[in-house]
Amino acid sequence: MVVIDIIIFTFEDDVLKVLLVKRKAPPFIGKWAIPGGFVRKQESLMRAAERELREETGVRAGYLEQLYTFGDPKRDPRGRVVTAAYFALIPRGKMKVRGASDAADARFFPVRKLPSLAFDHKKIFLYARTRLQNKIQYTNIAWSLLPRAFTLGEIQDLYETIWGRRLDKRNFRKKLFSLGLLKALPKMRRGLRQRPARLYAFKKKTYVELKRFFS
Amino acid sequence: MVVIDIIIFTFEDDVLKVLLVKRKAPPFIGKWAIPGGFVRKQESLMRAAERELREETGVRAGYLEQLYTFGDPKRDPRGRVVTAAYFALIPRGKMKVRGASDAADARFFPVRKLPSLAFDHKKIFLYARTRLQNKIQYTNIAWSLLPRAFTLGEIQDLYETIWGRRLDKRNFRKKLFSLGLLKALPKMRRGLRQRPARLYAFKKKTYVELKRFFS
DNA sequence: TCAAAAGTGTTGTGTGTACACCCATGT
DNA sequence: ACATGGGTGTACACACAACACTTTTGA
Repeated sequence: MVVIDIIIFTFEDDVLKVLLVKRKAPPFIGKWAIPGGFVRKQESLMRAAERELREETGVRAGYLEQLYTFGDPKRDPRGRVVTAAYFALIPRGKMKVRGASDAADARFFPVRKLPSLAFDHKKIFLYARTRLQNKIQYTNIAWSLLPRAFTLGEIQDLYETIWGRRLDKRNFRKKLFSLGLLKALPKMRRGLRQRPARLYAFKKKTYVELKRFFS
Repeated sequence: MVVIDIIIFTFEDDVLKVLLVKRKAPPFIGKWAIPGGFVRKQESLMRAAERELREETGVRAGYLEQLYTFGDPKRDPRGRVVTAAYFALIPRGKMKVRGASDAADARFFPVRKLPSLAFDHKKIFLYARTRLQNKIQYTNIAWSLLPRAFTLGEIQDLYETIWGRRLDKRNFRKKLFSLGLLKALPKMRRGLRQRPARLYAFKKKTYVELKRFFS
């Protein structure tokens, strides 16, 4: 039997979060799990992942890619269930999380404060987090985690959070501008008790692969 | 239904080659295809790939990783067959290719001279080739394609073949030595009508991930 | 003696990295 | 006034890229 699971990341309150659903059907009833479901006949794996993402969050895309396929014969107590895991990136605020049919509840958890997970979902989550950490080094996918307009401080926070280390502000901005993918907006973020920050947006929301992004 | 397919690469006669089997069962009888087979009960996907690799080539490992899972509902005329594709790298000369149970014949084809392939195997092959091209940029997996002892000319030929462009001999060697992974052997490759070349081997056959390997 | 690949250093350029101070706002 | 992040430029180190000639062998 083939199912899909989606690890859905978002970036909110300066932390990386992942969507979990509480299982209301056996096995692992009451445990938190990565959202997923069956693949319908006449539906490709990617379509199934897109559908599941829409059902769970109400959003269309952001970024979605196949992560890895887990097929250990003992990963599901009911018998062999092969899962094609996908991972998705969603900008904050866009989605309206709702529990899907087989979930009593659904919410985002900071990746540093995850509850214990059903099945081998801990392993799947760790695989996804590693992929995200690696991939932001040579692509711009992390930008799918940002809202339309953002400050340079926000994007730097995002990178620092995912990498888990501090970056030099001047070097970060220099590199960012040198890529030529940002446009400055004629607006500032005001209302905080500090100097207003310039807002930026992406020229196009295209996926770019780079030799080396930030190291 | 879940099956696995393995794209097995080797490097021989200065070209990159891939193993294909001729189908002797329907569908696509008589057509060349990427070797693969069913996953047994109580066998993980990776174990199934290892078994299949052994059955097809007689060798144990070299390098083996999961590539991508293809699940288009129309990819197999018999109905939905999801295939977890793996890709493997094998040093030349080690393997004794033999046709497996569902293949009338099996042999290596240069990647530039492939016949037409069954199913969506062309797409799978292209995906594998791209992965190989990308991955040799930041890992040392290509070294699984080389025999125990090799000359610097051979390893450079390998990189030039996979990338499809020429590299500067001095810069290539400088970078290679700077990694500190090679040891010079007290032997030379003789018998060719040219100056003998020093033979080298890897200090250990470990997988190394680098920030940037060759650009 | 000739063809063929082996072997070997230096220099310029670009990119990454380290580093410190003033600015504009809200409270 | 002060706390908070916003915003800005220079100097050094290092890695990559370009480049040409001599050596050793087999035929």
